[in-house]
Amino acid sequence: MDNPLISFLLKRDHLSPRELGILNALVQRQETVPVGTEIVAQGSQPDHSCLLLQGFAFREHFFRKGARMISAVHVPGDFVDLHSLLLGHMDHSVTAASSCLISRVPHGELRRLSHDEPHLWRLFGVVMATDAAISRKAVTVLGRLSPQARLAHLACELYLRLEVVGLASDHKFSLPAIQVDLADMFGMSTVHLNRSLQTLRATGALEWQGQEVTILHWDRLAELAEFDTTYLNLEDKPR
Amino acid sequence: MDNPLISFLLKRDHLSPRELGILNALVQRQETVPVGTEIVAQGSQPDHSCLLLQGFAFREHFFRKGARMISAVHVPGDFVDLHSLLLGHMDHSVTAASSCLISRVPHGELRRLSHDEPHLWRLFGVVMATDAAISRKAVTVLGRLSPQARLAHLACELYLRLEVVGLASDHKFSLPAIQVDLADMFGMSTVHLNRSLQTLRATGALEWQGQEVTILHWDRLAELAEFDTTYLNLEDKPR
DNA sequence: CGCTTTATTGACCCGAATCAAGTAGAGTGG
DNA sequence: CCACTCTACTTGATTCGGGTCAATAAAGCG
Repeated sequence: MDNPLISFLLKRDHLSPRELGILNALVQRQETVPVGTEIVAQGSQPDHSCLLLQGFAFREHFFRKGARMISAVHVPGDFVDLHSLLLGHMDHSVTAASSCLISRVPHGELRRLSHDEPHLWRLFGVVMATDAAISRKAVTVLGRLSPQARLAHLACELYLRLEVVGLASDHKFSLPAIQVDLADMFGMSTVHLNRSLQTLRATGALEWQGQEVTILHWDRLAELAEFDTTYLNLEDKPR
Repeated sequence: MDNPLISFLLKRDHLSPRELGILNALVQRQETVPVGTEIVAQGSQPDHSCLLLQGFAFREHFFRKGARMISAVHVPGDFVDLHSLLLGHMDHSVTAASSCLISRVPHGELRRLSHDEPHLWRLFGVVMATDAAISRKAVTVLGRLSPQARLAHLACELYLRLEVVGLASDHKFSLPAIQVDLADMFGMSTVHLNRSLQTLRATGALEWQGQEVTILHWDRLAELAEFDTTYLNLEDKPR
């Protein structure tokens, strides 16, 4: 079994054999959860952080009137609530968007690591900081891009993030999100999302049928989304 | 001179005398910058992180067509680009919204700290994680709240964040943001922002004239904004 | 094959952008 | 001190994006 967190980190820095060993030890306790499972509950105070090994998950927030907002899409290799180690109660929930394989890492173990493994712990900081950078980007995308551009941006981002963990290649990847989910990622209605998706398809820059996304013209798509990879920190250098 | 970062951290955990000493040493190199200064430049690769001691700053992102998006408001005590230590190039800029007093902390010093001061470094993780939580919240606010509710949410959030560093009390605080800035925080037009602000004022929950914000009815305002303090992690406990 | 979920389309209306103009202060210089 | 100017705020008119409601098509699935 390979460990997508290692792929994530190797893309960004070097790992010593000892660090590799520790990282592999983190995924010993594996667990499979079905679609729709609330992996992390809003308001809870977890004693562990959850590493996503296979499948997709959504970071969700619910409003009083029942509206839902998806503030992040998690892919394999994401430590979906690493911040729960440092913070108190969860301000959001995480839900399995597909069947998922996860590993729950006790906070005690992580805290020990923060004492004994400065470099690895700094890399976990990179994990959190990258997650934060993605959130920041989501704010700007949400605020100032057209619906088509938002979709295009999501496609570009997911392609690169999935490529890192070997789940995207050849300009194709799959995303277990129905149109309601996509609408909730962008704070819009399903009807309008559907129409925006059609407009985007009409540009010919990508195909998007059900879960299968195929990028036909990366350059055009990136142009449309004003996509700039900087925020993903895909740079292998000492951290 | 007091150090607002210490106020920020003391609100969330205990600090040892040694840690207090280190934190005070961080703010020795002070610098005053005038309004409008680009404190941190998008695309740059800083060799230091910038701690805001006095004044306000905006995290900004510019688009091709010239549109601006403000993805965060920074208040005294914020380590505005602590993440630049871990990441590569800046994906956003930070601009002084008022005259600011800042301290630039060399990354070398921070890296040393990450080795020698596990607890303090973990607290710096709390700083980053709180910033990230605020970004996540911004996503949901932007996605699913009405303009009035967004403004109300901003008022609630800033009141609490400023209170921590002694800059808000008695239901009043001031914010050096003109309406164009507010519009750019929410991705809307100035005209519409102006009208939304008037609608909000008409509820009687707050007064907002120029830079002065007075919250008249916290409960009503929080209700309107569906405000929940969880994400600010205002809890004093071992981290 | 029926049933449920998902995707798509149409009609209608409201929210929000844009364009354009006008008002109010604050600062500046004669 | 007053005219001038600049910036911020406010208002009106118009247009268009996007939400809501409602119905229909398609696609899974038991």
